[in-house]
Amino acid sequence: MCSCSKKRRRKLPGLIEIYETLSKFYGPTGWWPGDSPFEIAIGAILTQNTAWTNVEKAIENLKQEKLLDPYKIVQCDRELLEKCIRSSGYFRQKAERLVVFCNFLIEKYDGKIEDMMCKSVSYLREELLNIKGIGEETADDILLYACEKPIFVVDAYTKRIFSRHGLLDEKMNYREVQEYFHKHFPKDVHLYKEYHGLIVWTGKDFCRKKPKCSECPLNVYPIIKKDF
DNA sequence: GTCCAGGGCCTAC
DNA sequence: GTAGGCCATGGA
Repeated sequence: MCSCSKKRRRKLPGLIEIYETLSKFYGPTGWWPGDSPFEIAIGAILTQNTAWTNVEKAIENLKQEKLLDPYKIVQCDRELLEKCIRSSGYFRQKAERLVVFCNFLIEKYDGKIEDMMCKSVSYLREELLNIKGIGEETADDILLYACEKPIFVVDAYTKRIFSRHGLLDEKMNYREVQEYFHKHFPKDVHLYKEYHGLIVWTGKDFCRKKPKCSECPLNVYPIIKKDF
């Protein structure tokens, strides 16, 4: 037996312990930023594969043009919509996705996200996933942050951070990761919102090019992208 | 100039 | 079912 195997293995932190560590480090995140459920849903589509700072500008432009309304978005000139959201990247695709989502909202819920809230989470998830341009993460962003449904949002940072800390297998798919959180963490809308916010903040600070690893609250390992 | 960011769709195999 | 290409801007 080699000598290293005699060493006592360090106990891995669980989901609750990691949440508490991050929460203590950052305090309340208040995630997701947005003045209304509709703005949150629009942000969820615009932030697909894009840095949030680029999305903020796009949302501000939509506000300036008074387009933050489903009826206005489907009626407005497509070029104006694309111009507003240009900073968020993939602006042609995203303009189409915004229009498709708004049409869904108008046809099914009279343009009001608040009217979605009375439906079950499984029903809503199925509906959202049937909309072209809305995948699992975007659907769950909308369900958790706009519809206040207790469903955990899994993103690239979640997989990266938790697999690096030995809690998840990198090969796990979206639903498997989500089930893990549902099973091992209290099912609570506020806690789910905060946990995802904490993961986003941790990801931004410690998963990018110049991570401040020595300051990372999850100091079990530095979370450096190139390690993956 | 190069890399990367909180995805999702489509096609080929 | 899954790997790879594509969509695009802006900051580091």
